[in-house]
Amino acid sequence: MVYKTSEVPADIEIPEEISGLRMTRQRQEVYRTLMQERNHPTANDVFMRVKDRLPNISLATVYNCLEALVQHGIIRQVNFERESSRYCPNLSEHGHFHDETTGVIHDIDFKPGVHLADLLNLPPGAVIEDVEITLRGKLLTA
Amino acid sequence: MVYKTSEVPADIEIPEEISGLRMTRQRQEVYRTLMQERNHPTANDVFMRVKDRLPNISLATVYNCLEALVQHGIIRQVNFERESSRYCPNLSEHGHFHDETTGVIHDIDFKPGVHLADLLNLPPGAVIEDVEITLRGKLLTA
DNA sequence: CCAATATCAAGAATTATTCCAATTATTATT
DNA sequence: AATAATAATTGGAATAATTCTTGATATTGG
Ligand SMILES: [Mn+2]
Ligand SMILES: [Mn+2]
Ligand SMILES: [Zn+2]
Ligand SMILES: [Zn+2]
Repeated sequence: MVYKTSEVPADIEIPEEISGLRMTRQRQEVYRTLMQERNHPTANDVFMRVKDRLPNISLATVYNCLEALVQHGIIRQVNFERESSRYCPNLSEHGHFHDETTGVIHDIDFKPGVHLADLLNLPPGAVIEDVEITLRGKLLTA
Repeated sequence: MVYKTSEVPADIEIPEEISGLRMTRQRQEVYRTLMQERNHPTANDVFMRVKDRLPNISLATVYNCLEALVQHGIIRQVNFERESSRYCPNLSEHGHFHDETTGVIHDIDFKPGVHLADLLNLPPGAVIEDVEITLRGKLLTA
Protein backbone atom coordinates (compact mmCIF):
# COMPACT_ATOMS: atom_id res chain seq x y z
CA MET A 1 0.00 0.00 0.00
CA VAL A 2 1.17 3.52 -0.75
CA TYR A 3 0.63 6.11 1.98
CA LYS A 4 -0.80 9.47 1.03
CA THR A 5 1.75 12.17 1.71
CA SER A 6 -1.03 14.38 3.10
CA GLU A 7 -1.48 12.01 6.05
CA VAL A 8 1.84 12.88 7.62
CA PRO A 9 1.70 12.94 11.47
CA ALA A 10 2.18 16.28 13.17
CA ASP A 11 5.46 15.47 14.96
CA ILE A 12 7.55 15.45 11.81
CA GLU A 13 9.50 18.57 11.02
CA ILE A 14 10.79 17.41 7.66
CA PRO A 15 9.77 19.68 4.78
CA GLU A 16 7.59 18.28 2.03
CA GLU A 17 10.34 18.79 -0.47
CA ILE A 18 14.11 18.93 -0.11
CA SER A 19 16.21 20.17 -3.00
CA GLY A 20 13.67 19.04 -5.55
CA LEU A 21 12.96 15.64 -4.02
CA ARG A 22 9.38 14.88 -3.15
CA MET A 23 9.37 13.83 0.49
CA THR A 24 6.94 10.96 0.53
CA ARG A 25 5.97 9.26 3.77
CA GLN A 26 8.49 6.47 3.08
CA ARG A 27 11.34 8.87 2.37
CA GLN A 28 10.49 10.84 5.48
CA GLU A 29 10.59 7.78 7.71
CA VAL A 30 13.83 6.55 6.17
CA TYR A 31 15.37 9.95 6.69
CA ARG A 32 13.99 10.27 10.21
CA THR A 33 15.48 6.89 11.12
CA LEU A 34 18.91 7.98 9.91
CA MET A 35 18.66 11.20 11.88
CA GLN A 36 17.63 9.39 15.05
CA GLU A 37 20.00 6.44 14.83
CA ARG A 38 23.37 7.98 14.06
CA ASN A 39 25.18 4.65 13.98
CA HIS A 40 25.51 4.30 10.20
CA PRO A 41 22.86 1.62 9.70
CA THR A 42 22.62 -0.64 6.67
CA ALA A 43 19.61 -0.66 4.36
CA ASN A 44 18.31 -3.67 6.23
CA ASP A 45 18.79 -1.96 9.61
CA VAL A 46 16.75 0.96 8.33
CA PHE A 47 14.15 -1.40 6.92
CA MET A 48 13.63 -3.08 10.30
CA ARG A 49 13.29 0.20 12.13
CA VAL A 50 11.01 1.87 9.62
CA LYS A 51 8.69 -1.14 9.68
CA ASP A 52 7.62 -0.11 13.18
CA ARG A 53 5.99 2.96 11.66
CA LEU A 54 5.23 1.75 8.15
CA PRO A 55 4.54 -1.97 8.52
CA ASN A 56 3.96 -2.42 4.80
CA ILE A 57 7.11 -0.78 3.50
CA SER A 58 9.27 -3.04 1.36
CA LEU A 59 13.04 -3.44 1.40
CA ALA A 60 13.11 -2.38 -2.25
CA THR A 61 11.47 0.87 -1.27
CA VAL A 62 14.02 1.44 1.48
CA TYR A 63 16.74 0.99 -1.13
CA ASN A 64 14.88 3.35 -3.46
CA CYS A 65 14.50 5.97 -0.73
CA LEU A 66 18.12 5.73 0.35
CA GLU A 67 19.27 6.08 -3.24
CA ALA A 68 17.01 9.08 -3.80
CA LEU A 69 18.30 10.76 -0.63
CA VAL A 70 21.92 10.06 -1.59
CA GLN A 71 21.35 11.29 -5.14
CA HIS A 72 19.98 14.57 -3.81
CA GLY A 73 22.83 15.04 -1.38
CA ILE A 74 20.66 14.70 1.72
CA ILE A 75 22.54 11.72 3.13
CA ARG A 76 25.82 9.94 2.35
CA GLN A 77 26.51 6.34 1.46
CA VAL A 78 29.47 4.79 3.27
CA ASN A 79 31.27 1.60 2.29
CA PHE A 80 33.69 -0.54 4.26
CA GLU A 81 35.52 -3.13 2.26
CA ARG A 82 32.86 -5.38 0.79
CA GLU A 83 30.36 -5.05 3.59
CA SER A 84 26.81 -3.83 3.10
CA SER A 85 26.56 -0.14 2.39
CA ARG A 86 25.84 2.08 5.37
CA TYR A 87 24.15 5.45 5.43
CA CYS A 88 25.05 8.65 7.20
CA PRO A 89 23.10 11.90 7.57
CA ASN A 90 26.18 13.89 8.62
CA LEU A 91 26.86 16.15 5.66
CA SER A 92 29.93 17.89 7.04
CA GLU A 93 33.17 16.69 5.48
CA HIS A 94 34.27 13.78 7.60
CA GLY A 95 35.83 10.32 7.48
CA HIS A 96 34.94 7.05 9.16
CA PHE A 97 36.82 4.96 11.68
CA HIS A 98 35.70 1.37 11.93
CA ASP A 99 36.50 -0.07 15.35
CA GLU A 100 37.11 -3.75 14.66
CA THR A 101 36.65 -4.73 18.29
CA THR A 102 33.14 -3.38 18.75
CA GLY A 103 32.04 -2.89 15.15
CA VAL A 104 31.18 0.72 15.95
CA ILE A 105 31.74 3.30 13.23
CA HIS A 106 32.94 6.71 14.40
CA ASP A 107 32.68 9.93 12.44
CA ILE A 108 36.11 11.51 12.14
CA ASP A 109 36.59 15.23 11.53
CA PHE A 110 39.65 16.96 10.18
CA LYS A 111 41.60 19.20 12.48
CA PRO A 112 40.69 22.84 11.81
CA GLY A 113 42.12 24.30 8.63
CA VAL A 114 43.01 20.99 7.02
CA HIS A 115 42.01 20.46 3.40
CA LEU A 116 42.84 17.00 2.18
CA ALA A 117 43.14 17.87 -1.50
CA ASP A 118 45.97 20.30 -0.66
CA LEU A 119 48.04 17.47 0.78
CA LEU A 120 47.85 15.14 -2.20
CA ASN A 121 49.85 15.02 -5.38
CA LEU A 122 46.87 15.09 -7.71
CA PRO A 123 47.41 14.77 -11.46
CA PRO A 124 47.10 18.14 -13.22
CA GLY A 125 43.54 18.82 -14.32
CA ALA A 126 41.94 16.62 -11.67
CA VAL A 127 38.59 17.91 -10.45
CA ILE A 128 37.57 16.11 -7.28
CA GLU A 129 33.86 15.52 -6.81
CA ASP A 130 33.98 13.23 -3.82
CA VAL A 131 36.46 12.14 -1.17
CA GLU A 132 36.19 9.11 1.05
CA ILE A 133 38.42 8.46 4.03
CA THR A 134 38.13 5.14 5.77
CA LEU A 135 40.12 4.04 8.81
CA ARG A 136 40.17 0.57 10.29
CA GLY A 137 41.62 -0.28 13.67
CA LYS A 138 40.97 -0.72 17.34
CA LEU A 139 39.87 1.62 20.07
CA LEU A 140 41.80 0.80 23.23
CA THR A 141 39.72 1.59 26.26
CA ALA A 142 42.42 0.76 28.85
CA MET B 1 45.15 -29.64 -12.89
CA VAL B 2 47.66 -28.43 -10.32
CA TYR B 3 51.04 -27.33 -11.63
CA LYS B 4 54.16 -28.49 -9.88
CA THR B 5 55.95 -25.53 -8.39
CA SER B 6 59.26 -27.01 -9.54
CA GLU B 7 58.28 -26.46 -13.19
CA VAL B 8 58.50 -22.69 -12.93
CA PRO B 9 59.85 -21.10 -16.14
CA ALA B 10 63.24 -19.44 -15.94
CA ASP B 11 62.10 -15.87 -16.65
CA ILE B 12 60.33 -15.47 -13.32
CA GLU B 13 62.22 -13.64 -10.62
CA ILE B 14 59.65 -14.19 -7.88
CA PRO B 15 61.02 -16.00 -4.83
CA GLU B 16 59.55 -19.38 -3.91
CA GLU B 17 58.29 -18.00 -0.65
CA ILE B 18 57.37 -14.48 0.44
CA SER B 19 56.82 -13.72 4.11
CA GLY B 20 55.74 -17.26 4.89
CA LEU B 21 53.49 -17.69 1.85
CA ARG B 22 54.21 -20.60 -0.44
CA MET B 23 54.52 -19.14 -3.92
CA THR B 24 52.75 -21.70 -6.02
CA ARG B 25 52.66 -21.38 -9.77
CA GLN B 26 49.16 -19.91 -9.58
CA ARG B 27 50.13 -17.32 -6.98
CA GLN B 28 53.19 -16.41 -9.02
CA GLU B 29 51.19 -15.82 -12.15
CA VAL B 30 48.54 -13.82 -10.33
CA TYR B 31 51.24 -11.68 -8.74
CA ARG B 32 53.12 -11.31 -12.02
CA THR B 33 49.95 -10.13 -13.73
CA LEU B 34 49.41 -7.46 -11.09
CA MET B 35 53.01 -6.30 -11.43
CA GLN B 36 52.79 -6.12 -15.20
CA GLU B 37 49.34 -4.56 -15.49
CA ARG B 38 49.37 -1.67 -13.04
CA ASN B 39 45.81 -0.64 -13.81
CA HIS B 40 44.13 -2.06 -10.71
CA PRO B 41 42.44 -5.04 -12.34
CA THR B 42 39.50 -6.92 -10.89
CA ALA B 43 39.69 -10.60 -9.99
CA ASN B 44 38.06 -11.41 -13.29
CA ASP B 45 40.53 -9.22 -15.22
CA VAL B 46 43.35 -11.14 -13.56
CA PHE B 47 41.61 -14.42 -14.29
CA MET B 48 41.40 -13.66 -18.00
CA ARG B 49 45.04 -12.64 -18.22
CA VAL B 50 46.41 -15.50 -16.19
CA LYS B 51 44.51 -18.00 -18.32
CA ASP B 52 46.91 -17.24 -21.17
CA ARG B 53 49.67 -18.89 -19.13
CA LEU B 54 47.68 -21.29 -16.97
CA PRO B 55 44.71 -22.29 -19.13
CA ASN B 56 43.24 -24.52 -16.42
CA ILE B 57 43.29 -22.05 -13.56
CA SER B 58 39.90 -21.45 -12.00
CA LEU B 59 38.34 -18.18 -10.95
CA ALA B 60 38.06 -19.55 -7.41
CA THR B 61 41.81 -20.02 -7.39
CA VAL B 62 42.38 -16.48 -8.57
CA TYR B 63 40.24 -15.30 -5.66
CA ASN B 64 42.16 -17.60 -3.32
CA CYS B 65 45.50 -16.33 -4.58
CA LEU B 66 44.49 -12.69 -4.37
CA GLU B 67 43.24 -13.20 -0.82
CA ALA B 68 46.45 -14.96 0.20
CA LEU B 69 48.57 -12.17 -1.30
CA VAL B 70 46.47 -9.52 0.42
CA GLN B 71 46.59 -11.38 3.74
CA HIS B 72 50.37 -11.50 3.57
CA GLY B 73 50.68 -7.83 2.73
CA ILE B 74 52.08 -8.45 -0.75
CA ILE B 75 49.30 -6.63 -2.57
CA ARG B 76 46.42 -4.38 -1.59
CA GLN B 77 42.71 -4.70 -2.19
CA VAL B 78 41.00 -1.53 -3.36
CA ASN B 79 37.27 -0.88 -3.34
CA PHE B 80 35.25 1.80 -5.09
CA GLU B 81 31.69 2.16 -3.97
CA ARG B 82 30.01 -1.18 -4.60
CA GLU B 83 32.08 -2.14 -7.62
CA SER B 84 34.13 -5.30 -7.88
CA SER B 85 37.26 -5.26 -5.77
CA ARG B 86 40.45 -4.23 -7.52
CA TYR B 87 44.00 -5.18 -6.68
CA CYS B 88 47.15 -3.09 -6.46
CA PRO B 89 50.78 -4.17 -6.02
CA ASN B 90 51.91 -0.67 -4.98
CA LEU B 91 52.70 -1.02 -1.29
CA SER B 92 53.71 2.56 -0.64
CA GLU B 93 51.08 4.55 1.24
CA HIS B 94 48.85 6.02 -1.43
CA GLY B 95 45.26 6.79 -2.30
CA HIS B 96 43.20 6.26 -5.43
CA PHE B 97 41.60 8.70 -7.81
CA HIS B 98 38.86 7.26 -9.98
CA ASP B 99 38.47 9.27 -13.17
CA GLU B 100 34.79 8.93 -14.02
CA THR B 101 35.29 9.98 -17.63
CA THR B 102 37.75 7.30 -18.61
CA GLY B 103 37.34 4.82 -15.77
CA VAL B 104 41.08 4.96 -15.14
CA ILE B 105 42.28 4.65 -11.56
CA HIS B 106 45.30 6.75 -10.62
CA ASP B 107 47.58 6.14 -7.67
CA ILE B 108 47.79 9.30 -5.56
CA ASP B 109 50.74 10.01 -3.28
CA PHE B 110 50.83 12.37 -0.35
CA LYS B 111 52.98 15.44 -0.60
CA PRO B 112 56.26 14.90 1.26
CA GLY B 113 56.01 14.93 5.03
CA VAL B 114 52.25 14.53 5.20
CA HIS B 115 50.87 11.98 7.63
CA LEU B 116 47.13 11.70 7.40
CA ALA B 117 46.52 10.44 10.93
CA ASP B 118 48.10 13.65 12.28
CA LEU B 119 45.45 15.73 10.57
CA LEU B 120 42.41 13.92 11.92
CA ASN B 121 40.57 14.29 15.21
CA LEU B 122 40.80 10.65 16.18
CA PRO B 123 39.09 9.43 19.34
CA PRO B 124 41.58 8.91 22.18
CA GLY B 125 42.96 5.37 22.21
CA ALA B 126 42.41 4.77 18.50
CA VAL B 127 45.04 2.54 16.91
CA ILE B 128 44.85 2.75 13.14
CA GLU B 129 45.68 -0.40 11.22
CA ASP B 130 44.63 0.67 7.77
CA VAL B 131 43.76 3.86 5.93
CA GLU B 132 41.92 4.13 2.66
CA ILE B 133 41.61 7.29 0.64
CA THR B 134 39.35 7.29 -2.37
CA LEU B 135 38.75 10.20 -4.71
CA ARG B 136 36.16 10.37 -7.45
CA GLY B 137 36.09 13.01 -10.13
CA LYS B 138 37.14 14.01 -13.61
CA LEU B 139 40.49 14.59 -15.23
CA LEU B 140 40.20 17.57 -17.56
CA THR B 141 42.58 17.16 -20.47
CA ALA B 142 41.86 20.54 -22.07
C1' DC C 1 -12.28 14.78 -13.65
C1' DC C 2 -8.45 13.16 -16.70
C1' DA C 3 -4.02 12.17 -18.38
C1' DA C 4 0.75 12.03 -17.45
C1' DT C 5 4.13 11.02 -14.25
C1' DA C 6 6.13 9.33 -10.01
C1' DT C 7 6.33 6.13 -6.35
C1' DC C 8 5.63 1.81 -4.17
C1' DA C 9 5.44 -3.29 -3.21
C1' DA C 10 6.47 -8.03 -4.03
C1' DG C 11 9.10 -11.08 -5.82
C1' DA C 12 12.42 -12.50 -9.46
C1' DA C 13 16.93 -11.73 -11.32
C1' DT C 14 21.69 -10.43 -11.09
C1' DT C 15 26.39 -10.91 -9.83
C1' DA C 16 30.52 -10.70 -7.10
C1' DT C 17 32.19 -13.54 -3.88
C1' DT C 18 32.38 -17.56 -0.86
C1' DC C 19 31.76 -22.26 0.19
C1' DC C 20 32.15 -27.27 -0.57
C1' DA C 21 33.91 -31.72 -1.86
C1' DA C 22 36.99 -34.23 -4.57
C1' DT C 23 41.55 -34.29 -6.54
C1' DT C 24 46.32 -33.22 -6.71
C1' DA C 25 50.57 -31.33 -4.88
C1' DT C 26 53.83 -30.45 -1.25
C1' DT C 27 55.98 -31.21 3.00
C1' DA C 28 57.23 -33.89 6.97
C1' DT C 29 58.08 -38.43 8.88
C1' DT C 30 59.59 -43.01 9.05
C1' DA D 1 62.04 -43.82 -1.12
C1' DA D 2 57.50 -44.80 0.63
C1' DT D 3 53.86 -43.02 3.64
C1' DA D 4 51.18 -39.86 6.12
C1' DA D 5 49.68 -35.28 7.05
C1' DT D 6 48.82 -30.85 5.33
C1' DA D 7 47.95 -27.37 1.86
C1' DA D 8 46.39 -25.81 -2.61
C1' DT D 9 43.51 -26.19 -6.64
C1' DT D 10 39.32 -26.91 -9.20
C1' DG D 11 34.51 -26.79 -10.75
C1' DG D 12 30.31 -26.19 -9.40
C1' DA D 13 26.87 -24.96 -6.00
C1' DA D 14 25.49 -21.63 -2.58
C1' DT D 15 25.19 -16.98 -0.68
C1' DA D 16 23.71 -12.38 -0.12
C1' DA D 17 23.43 -7.53 -1.22
C1' DT D 18 21.49 -5.04 -4.55
C1' DT D 19 18.85 -4.15 -8.74
C1' DC D 20 15.21 -5.02 -11.87
C1' DT D 21 10.45 -5.86 -13.39
C1' DT D 22 5.69 -5.46 -13.27
C1' DG D 23 1.32 -4.13 -11.72
C1' DA D 24 -0.96 -1.19 -8.36
C1' DT D 25 -1.47 3.26 -6.20
C1' DA D 26 -0.61 8.10 -5.60
C1' DT D 27 0.33 12.80 -7.06
C1' DT D 28 0.44 16.59 -10.12
C1' DG D 29 -1.09 19.83 -13.40
C1' DG D 30 -4.42 21.02 -16.78
MN1 LIG E 1 11.59 -3.12 15.87
MN1 LIG F 1 43.87 -13.12 -23.34
ZN1 LIG G 1 29.36 9.46 9.04
ZN1 LIG H 1 47.09 1.64 -6.15
